[in-house]
Amino acid sequence: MLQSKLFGKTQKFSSREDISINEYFLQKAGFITKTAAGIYSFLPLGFRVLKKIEGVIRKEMEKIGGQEILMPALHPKEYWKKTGRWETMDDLYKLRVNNKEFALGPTHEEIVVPLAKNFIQTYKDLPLYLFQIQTKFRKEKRAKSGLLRQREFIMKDLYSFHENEKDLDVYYEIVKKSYFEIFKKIGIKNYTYLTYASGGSFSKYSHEFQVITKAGEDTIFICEKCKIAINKEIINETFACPICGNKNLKQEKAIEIGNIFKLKTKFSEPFQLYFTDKNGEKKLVQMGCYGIGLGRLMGTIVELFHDEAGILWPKIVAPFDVHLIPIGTQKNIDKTAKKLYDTLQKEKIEVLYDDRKNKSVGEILKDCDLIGIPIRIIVSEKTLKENSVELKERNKKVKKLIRISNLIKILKNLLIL
RNA sequence: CGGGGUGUAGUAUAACGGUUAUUAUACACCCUUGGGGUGGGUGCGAUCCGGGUUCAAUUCCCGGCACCCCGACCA
Repeated sequence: MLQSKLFGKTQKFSSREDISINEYFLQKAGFITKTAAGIYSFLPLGFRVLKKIEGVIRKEMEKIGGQEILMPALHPKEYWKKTGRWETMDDLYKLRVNNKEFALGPTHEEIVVPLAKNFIQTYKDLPLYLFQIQTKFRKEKRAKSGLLRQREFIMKDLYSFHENEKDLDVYYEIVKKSYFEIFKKIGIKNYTYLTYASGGSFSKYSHEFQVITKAGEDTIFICEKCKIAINKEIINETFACPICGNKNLKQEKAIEIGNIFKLKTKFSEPFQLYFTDKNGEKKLVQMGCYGIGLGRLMGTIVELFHDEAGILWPKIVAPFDVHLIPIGTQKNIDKTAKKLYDTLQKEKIEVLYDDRKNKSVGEILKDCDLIGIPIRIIVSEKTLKENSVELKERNKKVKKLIRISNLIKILKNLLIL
């Protein structure tokens, strides 16, 4: 990608308003723009990151048997009446068009259960795992903290259907593991705590995946020994670590980037989702649901990985692998850079080439730090004298001179994930 | 939804009640400069909406709307 053609620009000045870190950097660097409170557009840089995150999640979901589908965002009222949530869920966006009422989907149990009912008749149809990556709407009373609490956001939601609770329990653990695999790949596993939270009336606990950050809005209590946490909402009933009984818990602010929940028959019941078991008996299907908010995850990454100058993207979700920057006026600098640009692309290395003219060196380098692509490569008179380029990783101080002939090999090593 | 704050060019800002509405940056053109927002010139561009007070409102008052922060809420 040529930076001169890139839609969305970095901004030199940013609002003095006391906004969150993720919103500050993502807007300043040209990843997102705000349309209204809690409602954002993703520009090419931001959309690339979102797509990368989506890719990581999709791959893991497929690994645990998930089949991807796409359900509607517009939900006819009758589905929500059936579960009673038309009345009880107060962050439901409701609209009336030509005397027909709809909700904008904040979650999809009301859609996926009747959908599954069309095809589940026998135990042979089970288990079944359906997921989607799709836009959700929630009428948040107070949208805030950039991408951390949005009114419209993209979520991965997985729903599982089982013959019995035991099978649900087993799959629940599989998803739990899978989530940690996702967070490990993205590089935030060490910041993520499996957190015991309210399970509602039908399960002792649900589990949330909480990342410690000041911008977080949940309060959790951490057991350092077990590396788990307890959400404040249940701390009164559970005063100690549910695993080891430790009562010396550390209080932290955290943001929930995912959760997993045993629904059991909460939704199969109102929709009469039955199957016939081996003995010919009719039984309610057991269900689980499992969510990850992609935008929130993106915002959390920025909250975790930034410095004074800008963002430090983990390689796997960075908008590009390499930021290529020519410095100087000599003709062979541009020529070499252009050639490198072509070569890198041929090698399937994603590169943002800063071909902008009339930008001072300082400005170009500031932008580079701000955008936060993991690897910076500079071509200049200095480096060309050595038949080299300068390579610097965003999260490291050292600058290395690399012979152009070795560059691809070295890059490929650096980019192995 | 309660409390607090803020609304001026694309962005960031200035203006004890006195319109020619400041400055920087961005943008367009010209020159200059090229390893950390280079220097200079010319040009373009704004007071959230409605009411009130006043000779006069960006400024004061009321209402609305929007945004930010704190709290409550968050399957």
